[in-house]
Amino acid sequence: MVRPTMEDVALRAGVSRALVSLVMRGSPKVSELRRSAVLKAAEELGYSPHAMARSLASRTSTVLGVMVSDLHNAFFAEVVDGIDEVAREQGFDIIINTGGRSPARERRALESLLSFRPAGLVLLSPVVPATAIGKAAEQLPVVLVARSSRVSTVDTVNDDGEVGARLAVDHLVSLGHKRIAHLDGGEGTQAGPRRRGYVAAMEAHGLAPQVVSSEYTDAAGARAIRSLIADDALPTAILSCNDFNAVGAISALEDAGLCVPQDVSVVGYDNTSLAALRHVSLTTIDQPRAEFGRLAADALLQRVREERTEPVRHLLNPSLVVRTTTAPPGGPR
Amino acid sequence: MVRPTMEDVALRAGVSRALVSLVMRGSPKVSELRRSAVLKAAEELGYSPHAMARSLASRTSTVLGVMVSDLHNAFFAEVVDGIDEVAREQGFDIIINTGGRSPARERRALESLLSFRPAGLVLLSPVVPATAIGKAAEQLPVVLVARSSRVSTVDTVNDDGEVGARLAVDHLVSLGHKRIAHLDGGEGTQAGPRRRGYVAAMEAHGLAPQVVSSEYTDAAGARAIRSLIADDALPTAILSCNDFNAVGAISALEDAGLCVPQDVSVVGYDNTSLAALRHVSLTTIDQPRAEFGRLAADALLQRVREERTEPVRHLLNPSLVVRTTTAPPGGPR
DNA sequence: TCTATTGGTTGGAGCGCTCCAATGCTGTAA
DNA sequence: TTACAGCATTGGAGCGCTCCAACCAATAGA
Repeated sequence: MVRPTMEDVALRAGVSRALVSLVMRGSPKVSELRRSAVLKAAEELGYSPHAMARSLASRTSTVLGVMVSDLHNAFFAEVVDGIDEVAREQGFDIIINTGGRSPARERRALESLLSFRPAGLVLLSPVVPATAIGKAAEQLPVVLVARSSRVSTVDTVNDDGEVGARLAVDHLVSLGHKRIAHLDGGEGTQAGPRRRGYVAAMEAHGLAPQVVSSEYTDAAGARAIRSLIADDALPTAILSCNDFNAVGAISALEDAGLCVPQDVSVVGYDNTSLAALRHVSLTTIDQPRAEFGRLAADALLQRVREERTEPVRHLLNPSLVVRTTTAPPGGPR
Repeated sequence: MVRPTMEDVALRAGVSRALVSLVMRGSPKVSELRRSAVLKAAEELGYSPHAMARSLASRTSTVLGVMVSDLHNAFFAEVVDGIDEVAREQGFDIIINTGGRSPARERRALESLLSFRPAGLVLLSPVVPATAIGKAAEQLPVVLVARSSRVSTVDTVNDDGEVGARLAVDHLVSLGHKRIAHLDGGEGTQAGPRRRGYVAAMEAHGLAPQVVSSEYTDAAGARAIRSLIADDALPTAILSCNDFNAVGAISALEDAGLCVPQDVSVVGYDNTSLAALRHVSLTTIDQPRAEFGRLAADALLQRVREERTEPVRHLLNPSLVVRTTTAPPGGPR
């Protein structure tokens, strides 16, 4: 249970501790003879460098901290993939922590991450107050994903929800729909831009917006549909605030004896793995998630290397994924 | 960008560095006067202890490393919740890393985690070879979740897949089914026990097992159903190897004009969030995921505190969750 | 009065490493 | 031969912290 140290390797290889350090860092100024002796000794002892001692001594770190607000959401997993890819390319490791969507837990996760003195921090859709983010940003470079900020030391990567909503509306309009309702995400992240994009797109087409208050869950989507039916206000097409909501909406429509897409078309948002299931096959708006991660890592590493001090604000374009829940109104031709 | 050290706090509070250290660790042998002075100074400077320096000096760690084989799978998120809960209770933090189901990436993630010298390691369904796990276990306590091991220094936490499969078969038999097929998980984790449990339960009921080769995806589930239909070998009930497979199976059945559960009953496995969607409402087998995490953390912390040297092998009982994809054979009564 | 005892406080050593100035050792030019 | 590069190699200081023995009142006991 006790790991060998550099000293042990040096002793075994018959060289100094400093020489072992050079070999471990791949320095070119070591003779081939010593290098192989050191590597052999390290191998035999099962030695690997102590990252903490290293970063303590060098006052640098090759670790990026990633705070995932919700591990349950596969959205973040793909962003992490993107971060990981870029980080690894550039010789950095990542450590992840999660806040479980609770500000208190998230704050603690942040503290924990900071206590490792990583080179930088990526916060995925954090729910902590902006002041906490600002404080962290005083200590190290910080990038926010799926959350905006006006702090000049913080970079951000977001999708353009207005564009996404417009894509969906344009698609439905091109199919011939005129009555298109939006099941709104309420207080949820990014619900605002999506709603604004929907309203703007409707008005641009000369159509009357119909915003129905809802939430990011399948139960809420179903509830919204039931209330629309009860009010006799069901449109020919629905733009849900996200995929879960859309699936709930579809099931409520089917419960009411309506067919999707023949009677009502439904569009989701996020293109989660759920949407791709053949059983669901949801037309939806895709966000370039891995790209989010890559851009976030790139931005962070630029700051880490002090190549840039001006903030960047990435706003990525989502895209439309047409599956089988949308069709022209009035049944199949 | 430069964080204050203990020295800075000591200077500002007019005490020694050692005294600050005592305060930071909540030692009782500090006068109230000094304690408040130190805390005030720390607050003013925005000081928080450097976890790495601390663990280096104390040769202990309050960090548990968690390797998640696949961040995309919400199964692990719930296990992590359980780990996090117990760890936090006992004053430990967790850092997560992911291997993305690739042995090479996972190995690297393991290395990275080890380089922080955590107090212990939880591996969630790792795909690295057993030797790599054994090597890690020489350096620190290791607990395996959703993977078994015979190494005596490694604790394991698993669900009893045989019991789960039997629960499903018993449920279907009690509904009156006699022809029940199992869509097999092939090489997938835990596919073996599930298959064995299915076969044993069928034989216990005096029924003929029908194992159909498949995989843990919805496409595979659909394929398996189509081949059963093509062979005119469709049973009255299906036990899928997991929920994804079950959803694929359902959609293929519906495509073929069959109704679930009137014509064919379907049972999944895992009780993912997918199964709970009203649109899916899948009868399935639930694993106590958070309990996995809690037990894993408990076992690990026992080893960390050297309270135990004998391995523990937790085998948890899954439970049946009846939703709407199962019914007596031959349509509704 | 003097010595123990106790509780609070401190300086110094050291955790495993990096960094740097200094050292030794070639080989080459004068 | 001496001088001087040029290069590989080394010891020591120090990163921010913990731990420990030592220390210093202040009080208690004899």
